[in-house]
Amino acid sequence: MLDIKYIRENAASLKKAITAKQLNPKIVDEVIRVDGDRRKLIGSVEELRQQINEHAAGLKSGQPSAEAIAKGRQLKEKLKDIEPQLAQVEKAFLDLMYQVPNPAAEDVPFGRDETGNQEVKKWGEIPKFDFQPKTHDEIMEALDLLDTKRAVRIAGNRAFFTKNDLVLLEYAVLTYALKHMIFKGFTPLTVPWMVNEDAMWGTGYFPWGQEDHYKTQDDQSLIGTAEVPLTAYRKDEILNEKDLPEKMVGISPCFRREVGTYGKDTKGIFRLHQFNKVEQVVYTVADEAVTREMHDALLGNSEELLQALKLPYHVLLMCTGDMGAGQRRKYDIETWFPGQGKYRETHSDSYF
RNA sequence: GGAGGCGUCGGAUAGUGGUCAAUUCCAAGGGAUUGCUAAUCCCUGGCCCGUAAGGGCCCCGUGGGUUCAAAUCCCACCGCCUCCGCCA
Repeated sequence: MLDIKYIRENAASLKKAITAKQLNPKIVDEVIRVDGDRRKLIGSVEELRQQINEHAAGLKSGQPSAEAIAKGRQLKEKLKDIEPQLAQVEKAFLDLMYQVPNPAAEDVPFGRDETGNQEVKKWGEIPKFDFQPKTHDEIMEALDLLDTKRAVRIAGNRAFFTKNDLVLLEYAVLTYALKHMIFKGFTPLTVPWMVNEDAMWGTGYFPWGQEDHYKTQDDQSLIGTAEVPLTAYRKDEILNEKDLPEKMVGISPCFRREVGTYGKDTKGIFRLHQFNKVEQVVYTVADEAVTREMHDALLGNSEELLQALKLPYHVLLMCTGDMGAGQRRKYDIETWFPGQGKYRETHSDSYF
């Protein structure tokens, strides 16, 4: 969340940045207007409280007169009148504050949608076949490594069983990635797969991503990524600069409702309600140059894995219109899918 | 599920209605000072008004309540601990 002072002082440039992200810049004026109301009300409430405090302080010694008590009571009544107004305005203010996007970094290319993304790197040779290669899911089903038909019967769309060697292969790849990151000095963590709602807000997944998450009867959310518990890990703590950067690697299942993607990528165990993922998260100083260096380092870590596995990929720098509201800058890595004859997203790397 | 206890400034602690933003010790960061291996002293929560000086409000797990006045009394919730039961 941006500081309201920053918003007030940079309203014009912020609106421009929000427009570039293809979001509605009106939010800036709204938040500034409600902030004005809010501060006015804070003024009246604090003035009344001062009167109440001073009145009470004057009665410290001895038995106060009935008159003095009546006056104190009367002041309290007045306060009860305006305090709820302030509470209401504060709530409206906070709701709006959560909706103010972070501006993209200056070198992020402008674009309306995914067509504006820039390929910044290409690695590996795309394999050539003198036949039409099967898709990976066709191969897996044929070799009895994957069963989606029964999974769907049991668990609905986008469900799957892995079987036999594919079970071991998945764990091998996950372990490989995890060990790679531990080697690089990242602290490995397993994480809670359900988190309290405020972790979703605090990490910027809510309000925007509310539709995309599953909720429990106890108002917790199933995580869509280990990024949430890892980013919230130091919630309510004050960090020492000398302890930074703090590098963490998490491993967890990820749960995603995939609303609004009906019929999209239904084949090829690609867009799933549930999958396992290794996630890098780093806390570093609030310094753009330091953060960007780390951002590139994280990209490099992902690339090393793909290169070690000899998988051809390319790196996209996402344009303003195709990145999240909270993100400053974002890379996607897309890996070559021979059966589909195109690159598909397999990794994502951003800073906030 | 039942019974009980606890929650105070980064950590540990004192504080049972006004003298409390709050005691003491430790840690960390900043500053001052000193030639004897480090020591001593000072400062360090958030917000609102104000160019500033300064003024004010809030902050004792969270939210309500009682009272002229709440860290202190009452209620609810959250968290932690102990015992019993249940489950495995």
